[in-house]
Amino acid sequence: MEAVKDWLKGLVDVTDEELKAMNDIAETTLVKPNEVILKQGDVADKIGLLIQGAVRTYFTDNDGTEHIVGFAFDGEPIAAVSSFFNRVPSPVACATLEPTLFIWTDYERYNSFINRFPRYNSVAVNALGRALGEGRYRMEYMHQTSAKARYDSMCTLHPKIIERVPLKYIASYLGITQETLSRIRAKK
Amino acid sequence: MEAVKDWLKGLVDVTDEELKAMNDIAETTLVKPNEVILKQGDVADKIGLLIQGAVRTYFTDNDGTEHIVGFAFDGEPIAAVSSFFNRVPSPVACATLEPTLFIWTDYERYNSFINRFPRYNSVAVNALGRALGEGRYRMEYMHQTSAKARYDSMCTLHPKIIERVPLKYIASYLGITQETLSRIRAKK
DNA sequence: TTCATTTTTTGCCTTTTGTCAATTGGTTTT
DNA sequence: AAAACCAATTGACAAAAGGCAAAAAATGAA
Repeated sequence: MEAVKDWLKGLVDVTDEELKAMNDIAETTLVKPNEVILKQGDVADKIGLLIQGAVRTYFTDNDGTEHIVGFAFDGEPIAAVSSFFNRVPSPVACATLEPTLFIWTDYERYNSFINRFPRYNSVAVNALGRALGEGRYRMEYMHQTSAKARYDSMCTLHPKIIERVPLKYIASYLGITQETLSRIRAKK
Repeated sequence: MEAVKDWLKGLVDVTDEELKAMNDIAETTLVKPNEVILKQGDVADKIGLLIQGAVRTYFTDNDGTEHIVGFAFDGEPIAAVSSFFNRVPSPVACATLEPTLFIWTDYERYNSFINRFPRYNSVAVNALGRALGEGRYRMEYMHQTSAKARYDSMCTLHPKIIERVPLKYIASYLGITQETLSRIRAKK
């Protein structure tokens, strides 16, 4: 629950009553590495916070190739937001990279909470806004034409990725091959 | 106002009272082509709907190069959402491509409306979710490795772009040079 | 219409990245 | 310790995309 309080800090002042209500709807789960926690095409029914660990988000194209869309680490919110809030099939899948601890709730309980404390809607708006902002940054370095420039941007913007994610996923995330990434690294 | 009602269709049933309130806070403006309507680094104070016309969203990097992030056309919502909702400087700028008619309101009036009709918060959540979903699609074809594949995806997913946007902007949007795009086109 | 300006196309050559195959390095299992 | 496995690197060559300059086409203004 501490993780949740931390995450809400600055967004909203949480009352004791609200905290208790959150406690009532929340569950924690420890997931093994390399487990799929959301399948592509399913409607996401859970929303939560990654307390500790790492997750990759990806989709599989017509050729069966996986494309990494992003990563999430300790303390970050985790949800296929567009799927969860709009009840549509998720275009992406999520899987753990490490043993990962989540605190989460499901759509029904989330809504019961929101109905009881409607002001938390603005928290959702805020979180979504932030997620969108991050998407922009992603875009920003996908647009840096050379693979090297993209790699460098990633290193400065998201240093955690290099430390904790296997190279093959990073390469996919940057839209280049493993070999190219390896060669970029070699020149350092 | 018709455009607004259309856009809200399916998201929420608008009562007469709500419609009147929207009318009270909304303004329409016709903007000339190639006018900047939001500067990069400014906090977006307006949110609205593009009734007719076309807009490009872009950012300028350290080298002074402009990178197109997206386009918006008739009937689409227009806002630097993360900036508007979270009151932070916008990482992107917006400019018209054609003479463009907007219906819009500002942050203050938007909030007065939300306070009066809190259930519209969920409309915002929905719209943000949708925007995020669209970002995913963008991602999806940015990940298609070859420039040709990216161009083809764009043609199917957003045919409007080819019809109405000058080639140089499309090239930037796809992350390739104008020449490469021209050559891709030639092979048809 | 004609001239001027902007946008798009084309040619030539260079650089970057991809592909495929082989190798190295490290980890785990037996 | 050896075998098996996975991740990361390296080499050689092919393909894709970029850069620059010039030509052609389209657009707009006088």
